Amino acid sequence: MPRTNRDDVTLKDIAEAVGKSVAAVSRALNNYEDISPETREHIKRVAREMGYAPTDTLGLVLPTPSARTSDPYFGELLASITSEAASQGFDLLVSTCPADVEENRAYLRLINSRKVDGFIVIRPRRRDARIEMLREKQFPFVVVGATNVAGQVYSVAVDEAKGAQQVVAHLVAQGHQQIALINTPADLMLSLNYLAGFQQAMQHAGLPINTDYLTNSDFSQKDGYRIAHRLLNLSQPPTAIVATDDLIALGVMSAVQDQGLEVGSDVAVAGFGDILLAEYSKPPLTSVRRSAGLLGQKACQMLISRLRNEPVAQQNVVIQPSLVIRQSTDLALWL
Amino acid sequence: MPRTNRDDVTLKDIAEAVGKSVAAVSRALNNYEDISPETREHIKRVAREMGYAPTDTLGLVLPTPSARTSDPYFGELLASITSEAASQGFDLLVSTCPADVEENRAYLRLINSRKVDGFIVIRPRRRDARIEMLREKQFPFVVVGATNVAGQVYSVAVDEAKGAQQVVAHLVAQGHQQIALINTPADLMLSLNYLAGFQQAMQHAGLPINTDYLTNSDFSQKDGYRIAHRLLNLSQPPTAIVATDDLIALGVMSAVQDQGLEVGSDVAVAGFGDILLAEYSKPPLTSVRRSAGLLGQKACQMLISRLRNEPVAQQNVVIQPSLVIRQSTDLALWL
DNA sequence: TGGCTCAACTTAATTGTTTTAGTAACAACA
DNA sequence: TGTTGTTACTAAAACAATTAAGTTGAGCCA
Repeated sequence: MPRTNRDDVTLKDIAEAVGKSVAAVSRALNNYEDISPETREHIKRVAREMGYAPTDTLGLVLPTPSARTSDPYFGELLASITSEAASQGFDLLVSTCPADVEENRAYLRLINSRKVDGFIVIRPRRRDARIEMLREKQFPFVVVGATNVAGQVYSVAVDEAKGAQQVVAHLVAQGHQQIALINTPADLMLSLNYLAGFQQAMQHAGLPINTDYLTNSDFSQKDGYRIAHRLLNLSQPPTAIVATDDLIALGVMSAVQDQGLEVGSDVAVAGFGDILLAEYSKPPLTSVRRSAGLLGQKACQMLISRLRNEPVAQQNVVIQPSLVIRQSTDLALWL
Repeated sequence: MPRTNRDDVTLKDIAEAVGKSVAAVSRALNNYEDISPETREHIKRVAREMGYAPTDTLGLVLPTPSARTSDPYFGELLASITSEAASQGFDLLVSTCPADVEENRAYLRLINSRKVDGFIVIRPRRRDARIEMLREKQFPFVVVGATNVAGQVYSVAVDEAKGAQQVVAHLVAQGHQQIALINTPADLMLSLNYLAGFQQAMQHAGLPINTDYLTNSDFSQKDGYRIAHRLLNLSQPPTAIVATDDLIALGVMSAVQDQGLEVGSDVAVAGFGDILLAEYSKPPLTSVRRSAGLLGQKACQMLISRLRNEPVAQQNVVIQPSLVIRQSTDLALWL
């Protein structure tokens, strides 16, 4: 027996069931153009019902080091994707690859070896080689995060710019005027979107943007700590520091405290993501709730629908973020 | 081209390379008995060198709901396994399945469909059907966690009993005599081992064990909260509560605080795992460091060695835990 | 009406893998 | 010495899937 995938359903069996030739079945399942759409769908449906080589593995390639599962965001994303996938009979194949020229090869390997039937692409970038390649190959995928090619891809994203606006508006309402931004790496769509929202909100509040206050960091407490130190040692340090990730914000809080300042009163700090730690940190961290679990679940559902050739109601789902205000920006909460 | 996995190395090529027939190669690679062990290993080695149908996917089935990736322990475990696997050219396939009769079917499905070449089995149980089945099938696997069939399986574990002893010894040194244990579900080896260490340490300290103080909880803050409430409302409440998981301990701390008591002075609380949150909680939580990352990495290395038929130095690796003392059990740390 | 095109297949060849049915070589035993 | 059995393979058949080449019938146009 060659490597048939399962309990002995062959193309021949399907061919007999649908009354077509083995070749037609093969070509239908491989999406050849010379099989009529109706026949193709019919064959696929019968094949699925008969349990033939089910398309049943989703792929996820974590771009390291920016994305690590030790990052709570990815933990949650993975958790929700895996459990949603499992509940629909799909498995999840996870790999990691540095975000460089090798990356597309990692995707191609999974495609060509047929280990994966569709991808969930995370943390989209400005000119995203992964997305370009998958689109060109017409390989099914769904992006988690806003892209600049919406309309051409399927995606589930939180409105990151809106989140930034909410944070800034809140800080302005608290009386802050010197607001610094520690953004995530500049090539990420997340960073671009957040920056756009930040700038818009600052402008809306009539505040100038000090370019010394615009920086980038990677997703770690360590780097947040380092950069916050720099910001606090400026001749005119900011009174509020906004970070595009909660881990960065935790580092910022440490830096503020290590300078002998108090978070919340001396310097306000806000993050993004609302990881569990945000609630437990000292002081609790104001953050934008992004519900990674919901993002993962929706993206997974969308991808599975696509793989089953079911209609997808909305090609670009946008989830509204909500600002969770805690003591790191609001002293009034200290009772 | 039938579904060959990769760049066109066929049985024929291997057969020519080793000077045997195609059939012999096929049979050797499928572990038939009628190929001499030397030939079989030789063929396998050559096949691997030629890049033939590489065994290259590890499997991990999360037993829900006890194990969720949203649990930081599993996030870290997954992170380390994925990255170690990727660095050695392996992928990781993740699925979830409730820990019941269906579970073995989930494993068998992955085996029979050849999606997975070896398993990492986590959170072993007292009579573990998964382990029994995989042993019987002689399918390669490595267990993360101590088993009661060591010597018969490969495993990487932290010495959980030792961890419990360290916690109890510390609490006793702090003057505690009424120590309660909120253990994880009773059928887990983790729970058995922790309980054994707990009892041993109590006995060693000459303390009686109040059976009212021995309870079980699942891995959640919620359940820890509920059970801690019950403990604190006993006619003679404990002065220290030990939990076998940090998430449980976080719930315990909330319960203590909600009763108007202070964690650390009125009631000491200790956890297990030393997740990142332990450091950030209010007060910081005393916990046993288990370094999930190291466990995952070692387990992954061991499994890959086995798949490559390399010798494995040690069949049952035991990592020593270390107690991290923080304010939740030690007031002296409040400066 | 005849010829052309094109969609939607089928037939048959090809390829990779597995399986069945051997068989050579050697040892053990009567 | 001849029979029997076992080990370690091979040759060839069977089988699954893909692919190339061909066929069929409907529609169209002069």
